[in-house]
Amino acid sequence: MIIQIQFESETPIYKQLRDQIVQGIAQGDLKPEESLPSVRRMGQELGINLHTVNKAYAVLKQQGFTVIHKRKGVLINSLEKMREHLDTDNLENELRPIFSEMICKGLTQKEISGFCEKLIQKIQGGQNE
Amino acid sequence: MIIQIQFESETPIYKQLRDQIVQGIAQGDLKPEESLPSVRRMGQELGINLHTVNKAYAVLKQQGFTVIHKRKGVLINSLEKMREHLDTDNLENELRPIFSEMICKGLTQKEISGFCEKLIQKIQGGQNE
Amino acid sequence: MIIQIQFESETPIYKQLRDQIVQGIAQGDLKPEESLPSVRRMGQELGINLHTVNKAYAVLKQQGFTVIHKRKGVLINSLEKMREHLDTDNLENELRPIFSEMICKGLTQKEISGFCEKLIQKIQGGQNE
Amino acid sequence: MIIQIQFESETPIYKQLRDQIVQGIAQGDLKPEESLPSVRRMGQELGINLHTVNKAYAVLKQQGFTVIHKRKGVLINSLEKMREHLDTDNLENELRPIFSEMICKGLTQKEISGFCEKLIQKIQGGQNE
DNA sequence: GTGGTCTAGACCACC
DNA sequence: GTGGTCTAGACCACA
Repeated sequence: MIIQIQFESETPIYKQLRDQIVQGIAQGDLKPEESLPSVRRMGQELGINLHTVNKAYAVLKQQGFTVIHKRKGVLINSLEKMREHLDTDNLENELRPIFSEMICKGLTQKEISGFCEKLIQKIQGGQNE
Repeated sequence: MIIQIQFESETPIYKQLRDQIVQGIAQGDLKPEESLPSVRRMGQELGINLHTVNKAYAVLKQQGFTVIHKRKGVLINSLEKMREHLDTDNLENELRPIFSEMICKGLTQKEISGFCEKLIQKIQGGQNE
Repeated sequence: MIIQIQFESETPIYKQLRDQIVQGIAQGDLKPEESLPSVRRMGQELGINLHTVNKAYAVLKQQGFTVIHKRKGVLINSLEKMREHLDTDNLENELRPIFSEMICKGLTQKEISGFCEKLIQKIQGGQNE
Repeated sequence: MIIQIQFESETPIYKQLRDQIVQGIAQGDLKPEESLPSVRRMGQELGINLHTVNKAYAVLKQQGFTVIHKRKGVLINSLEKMREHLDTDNLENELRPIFSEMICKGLTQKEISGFCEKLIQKIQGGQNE
């Protein structure tokens, strides 16, 4: 699985890393029980500071995507465990301003739904293997 | 139209303000040609600095939601003008990590679609009057 | 000669008014010895404050485009008088940032020259009568 | 590259700074990928507040002249990216009143063209190194 | 150390 | 009274 950091993006690097790992899980590139590279290696490979990797990993853990295993390092969590961390209120708060913007810009409910469905399929279809 | 700032929130105040105004437009609470309170009054009402309001207004203007009218102050833009600022690439980039998270947490495409549609209706249905 | 004020423009109203009168002279719509409407009438016709018209007129006078005639009001100056107010240093300072921007954005000297010539002809060709 | 702020000038400081940086790019003093001093250093060197520098930098970014690189700070953008921000309508609106003034003051099309060409060469010829 | 955010207080141009 | 500009000083997120 390839991770690409855009240093010129507005979104902080740790967030980019976190997002791409989450997307990797959604796509099935990263499966439960699989392990993530150590903060050191990951930092080296991406050319970023290991503190930044650390922060991304901390967020992932805190949001239930990973667990720390003493010997194996950072592991992708089981799907059940992830499910337990579902927080619809938070998701709603994140989606609301985006949908509001789409409505303002003249998209109808149908168009938005279509847009979303296509995007979801693009994510799920991005599965390797 | 009521605006609520959460001072403990992680999201910057100017962003909260911007988001709620955009939502207000989406809901129809704020209609094209209507005017926003002056930076000073808005700041006073919300208990925040006028510069912070200024920044929110600047973002709204730059994103095409408002225009500065020399005599009438800050006005909600026409729907056509807003439409010209539609940037689907950007919206896709904002939605992707959220949908990825939803997929990880076990929601099916159908559930996500349903979730989104309900949310959109909630926004549009929040119209006063 | 028709003057159009854009209340939503960034440029101040008095500057818009001044610019359009200067352009009117350049186009030949306004000829030496002709008189401008009184500040009152001009303000009324354009729907702007008479102080704003006053400011535009003051600038025009100060830059040599007009003279105040006791009985006839504000008159367009003679071409010779205008010529005396030619200030190439100032013009250069106004043009420099614009040309710099054009160069940055990849326009060649030839393209810029062509662009300018076309614009000048457009101004001179806009003559009525 | 030397930047000179005129504190008595009518044009805002942040605009002066922005203009001179754009001119620096046009002259080739500042090349793509090169970095600008931090807002703090630049402010200190020019004897102005860092927020003022910030505003200049924000404008430059918004107009496509620079990008914020997470590790390297503020960088001059690539020429291609700048080109994408070319807005001829706007440039025309900025040039029109200046050319109108030149015409009024008796300059012929040929003289104006010559004036512009000399100025452009002066800008491009101002290259150091 | 960097840019981003927030506050505060002041002056000015414009209307 | 409006927004725009400038200064000053503080805190924080990010790297």
